[in-house]
Amino acid sequence: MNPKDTKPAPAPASNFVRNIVDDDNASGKWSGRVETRFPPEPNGYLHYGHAKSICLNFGLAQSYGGVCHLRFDDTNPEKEDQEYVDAIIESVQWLGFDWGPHLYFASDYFDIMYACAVSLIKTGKAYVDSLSAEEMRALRGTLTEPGKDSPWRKRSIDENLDLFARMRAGEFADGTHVLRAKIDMASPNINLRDPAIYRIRKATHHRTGDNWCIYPMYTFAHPIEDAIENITHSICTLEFEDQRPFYDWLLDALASAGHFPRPLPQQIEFARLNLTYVVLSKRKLIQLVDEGHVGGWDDPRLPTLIGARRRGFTAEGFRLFAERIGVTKSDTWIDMSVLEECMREHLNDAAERRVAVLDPLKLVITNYPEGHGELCQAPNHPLKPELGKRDMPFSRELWIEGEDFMEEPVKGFHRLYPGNTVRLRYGYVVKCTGCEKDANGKVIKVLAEYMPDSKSGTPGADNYKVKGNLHWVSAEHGYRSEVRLYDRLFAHPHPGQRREGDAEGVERNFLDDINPDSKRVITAWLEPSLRSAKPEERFQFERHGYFVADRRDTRDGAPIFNRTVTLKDSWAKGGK
RNA sequence: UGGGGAGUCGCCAAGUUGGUCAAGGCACCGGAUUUUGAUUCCGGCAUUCGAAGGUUCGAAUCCUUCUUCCCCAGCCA
Repeated sequence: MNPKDTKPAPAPASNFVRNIVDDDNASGKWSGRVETRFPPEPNGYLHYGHAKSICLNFGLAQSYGGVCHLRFDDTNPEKEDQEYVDAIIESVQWLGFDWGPHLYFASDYFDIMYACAVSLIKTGKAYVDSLSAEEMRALRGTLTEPGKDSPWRKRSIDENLDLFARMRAGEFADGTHVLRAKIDMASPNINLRDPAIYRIRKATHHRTGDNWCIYPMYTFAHPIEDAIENITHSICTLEFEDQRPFYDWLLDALASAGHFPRPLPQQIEFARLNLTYVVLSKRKLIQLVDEGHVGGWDDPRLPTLIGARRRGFTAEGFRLFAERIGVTKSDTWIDMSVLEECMREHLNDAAERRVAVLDPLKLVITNYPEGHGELCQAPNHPLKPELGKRDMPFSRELWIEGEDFMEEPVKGFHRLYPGNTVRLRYGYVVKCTGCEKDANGKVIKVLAEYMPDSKSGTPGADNYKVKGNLHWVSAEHGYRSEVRLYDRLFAHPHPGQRREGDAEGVERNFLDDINPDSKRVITAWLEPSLRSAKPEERFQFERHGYFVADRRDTRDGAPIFNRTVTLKDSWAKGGK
């Protein structure tokens, strides 16, 4: 990272996870070591919710001088794929995190896991059950009734050892046997009613091929992965809270059998991200892509990290967001505007300014000589003069924004209207003298006269006091180009959720709440210098918002811009 | 009706050895700067901590009861 971009890191906010780490450091539990991990399953693309987890895990390790592993939890061969591994690696890197040499795969631990399972059998803590999935479910009991022991629960250790070896050897068909932890079928915590820890799955794994036909369950695999990697704080989301007793039970059993040293890693649960105006469930995201409601997994409107990148969102913005929303155990809803504001905050600092007219209306400076032209100088960043200036050609005919002219102004409007004076940003002050309309009464041309002694940067320019300040592009010098105006994917904060006023019993579908205007493709007039924009280069189009040159569709000399987020606009919001 | 969690300002969120501590951020409302109605800056913004009792000189922080919301019955993660 460029040192110039490195801001002093803000003091990390206090949160319950940091408190745990602080306590551990104070007691010397880990001798000051902090080792976390981000453990995605490679069965899909990362989304905004993962960004929170990534920032938490990597950020925590970073701020305590520890390390964070990137570990693929690839224990289910039927759903996982190398394609996702690659995409996940790219996204985590894009977010700005580095795992150094600590890239791991659960599948690399299959031998150890198998040994752990055998060890459990030997100590009487696991057994092979030969019930069908349905039968097992029937004996599991319910939330309020205890379960019943499987008839196979009393098998001898030798028989279990033999059966498990034959499961591994491929002697049995999928689903005929399963290895279960032997805990307590009457436990009020259903996760402790002899959870399955190994199942037969004759599937080809994307990394281990056909080496295995039995695969460990997450419940069993995850604690072992943590222990193998010497993870100190194993951070996961709230829904695994009920799983923690098993996590501790397993590791304690294995540590007692000499597989792992103590202290054992500690599982800590935090609330996953809930964001308004999007959906983050894997199922719904898949549906949006599969049914063509968006253009693909990297559609800028999709809350995936690859989508965010194309949208022009920044890693810095995400990190700021993660810091801003905090880490707790209470599940809350963060408004999309918070994320958007974080992006604006970073972009305001990072993006150079340019000019684009999105809804062009012709402005003719009637007292400006025809065929004449000159250059105006526009700063690349108002707060960073060191970024220099660029030339913007000025001429008699310009494009201005349609909404910047009103023949009959509403109160408070201080842009262009007959008789009013405004400044053409970085150029001249002009006075509106009228307009021309087509047969339908639509304004097609605005007329104005300029003040020759008002040019920005020249001695007397500041003598003119105007309230309006409009952007413009020379009709002769600017160029037309496709620009995509993205907005929120959904028009309602909680897509698909029933709303006040809904009739009793009506069900809403989240697809019905898709914002029909979430993507608008327009042809805008851009200032000449924009032609050379490179893919992923970001700008603020003054008075409009932040835009990024699309990383996929931008060609040399012909960037296509995506709107990342608009600028705040107190006038459009109701003005004063 | 079983078990596990969570309820502090519109949205997040500090604070949990009880004592001027109800931080901070976002949003919002004023006002100042401003060649982006942007940014920046200044000021305002919870006698109250899900509710009701109780303990105490004193409680968001301790006790009791009640209440609302979330998660768990995959050989998914």
